Amino acid sequence: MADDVKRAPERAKRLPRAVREKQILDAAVRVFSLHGYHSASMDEISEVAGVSKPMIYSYLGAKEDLFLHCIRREAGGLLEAVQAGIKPDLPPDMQLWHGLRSFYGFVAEYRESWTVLHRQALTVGGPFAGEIDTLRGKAIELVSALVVSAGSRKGLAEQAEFSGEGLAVALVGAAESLADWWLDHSDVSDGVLASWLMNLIWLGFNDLVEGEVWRPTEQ
Amino acid sequence: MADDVKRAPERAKRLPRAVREKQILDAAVRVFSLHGYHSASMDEISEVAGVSKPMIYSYLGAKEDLFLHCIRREAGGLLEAVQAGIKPDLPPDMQLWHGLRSFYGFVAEYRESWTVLHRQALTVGGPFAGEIDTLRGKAIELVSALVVSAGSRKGLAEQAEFSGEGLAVALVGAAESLADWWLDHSDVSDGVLASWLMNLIWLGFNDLVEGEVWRPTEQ
DNA sequence: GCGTCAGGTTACTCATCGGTAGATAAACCG
DNA sequence: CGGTTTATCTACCGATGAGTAACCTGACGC
Repeated sequence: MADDVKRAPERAKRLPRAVREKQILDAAVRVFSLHGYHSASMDEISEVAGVSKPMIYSYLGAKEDLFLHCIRREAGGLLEAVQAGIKPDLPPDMQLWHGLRSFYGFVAEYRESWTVLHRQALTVGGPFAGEIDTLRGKAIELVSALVVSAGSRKGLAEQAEFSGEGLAVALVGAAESLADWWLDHSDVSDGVLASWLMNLIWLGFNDLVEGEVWRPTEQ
Repeated sequence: MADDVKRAPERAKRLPRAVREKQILDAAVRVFSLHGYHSASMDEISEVAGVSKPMIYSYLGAKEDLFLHCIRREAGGLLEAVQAGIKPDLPPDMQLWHGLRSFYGFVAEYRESWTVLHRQALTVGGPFAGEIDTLRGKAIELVSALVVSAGSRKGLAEQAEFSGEGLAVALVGAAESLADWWLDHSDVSDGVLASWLMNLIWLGFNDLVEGEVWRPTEQ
């Protein structure tokens, strides 16, 4: 080709380390969310990041380290978003409601982050499982505290039919699955999604089929 | 060593194809559940199966095919177990109750099957995702039918606060998460697990904290 | 007895991909 | 301006593991 002559060597402009690290992490999250941990190649990540491979190793370490960095960053973002949405002075149901809305807001805004956290990090055992367990543990803790406080205020103790942790696990799982389902049914709004869950969790089937409805109060 | 003399060459005894296939599938499920799809090596599977590698390729095809065979077999088993437990003449809550018990019964008995189906097959995209979607789709359909029939019998239409499919997704997700959590908290019995979920789903938080309890009727 | 076919194995090929050594060039400082 | 630091690249190595070719062997029919 004629215009190959004197083609610039395409060497990337020199940028401060912090900027490159962000670029690399962004690219990594995207590629990991697309192909999963194992199928994602360092070469592809470097290409997407617009940087050569050794830079990644120099800045963020080996593949495992890189993935860990991704998980930590995204988990931090998610947790922050949810906690920012919760208003501790409101009654339990409204707290849950706001938490759920923040959660689905995050998922909507950062699909790739959510995919990495939920679909990818679970499978690969080892160091990652621990990190994800920590995140989910914090979510469960949050919900559990809510449930237990609501329950014990009424004098309800743990028994065979009721376990704060068990219910929290179930609730978090339901929220996660619905988020996952949402990825393929994006025509539903985040508010509607949260509303379904609140109605299921708060009222239960037997009330729902009687036509009862839970709706957020103006707070 | 002295007793190495005249050591038999350890050639496997000749067995009919069907038997070997089962051995291989069993080994594959175990290894996949242990390390995940990518980290599982065909060599390890062949070793666990007590058979050499080419046999696997000859009987069950390449790695992908092998994994697909595993998923299909285990999914079939799970679905069969759950459907066998459901008694269509009972009221909706009791149907759900029996379905849940069967489900947790299966998970307890075939931990490895469950791990492969839930943790491994999800991550790896491609042909497997479809297979798993089908399974989960059937579960959701089952639950959805239950919910919708219960709802429409009362004249409850789909609306912003209520979606049969949405609730089914949430319920199935809650059940899955609880199953997963159970793997690390095996001191709880399957009945208790199912009971937690029934109480959450059927009564909802607001009734639970008032001290209400759902219990199976004698059927 | 003796072909022949299904069951079974050893030992290899070859692509992919994580990771690195060593060269190069831009900025910064005296 | 040199000299040094830091950002960046090209080009390679080595391990791992999927998949296969070619060979062995016991059982059964005729």
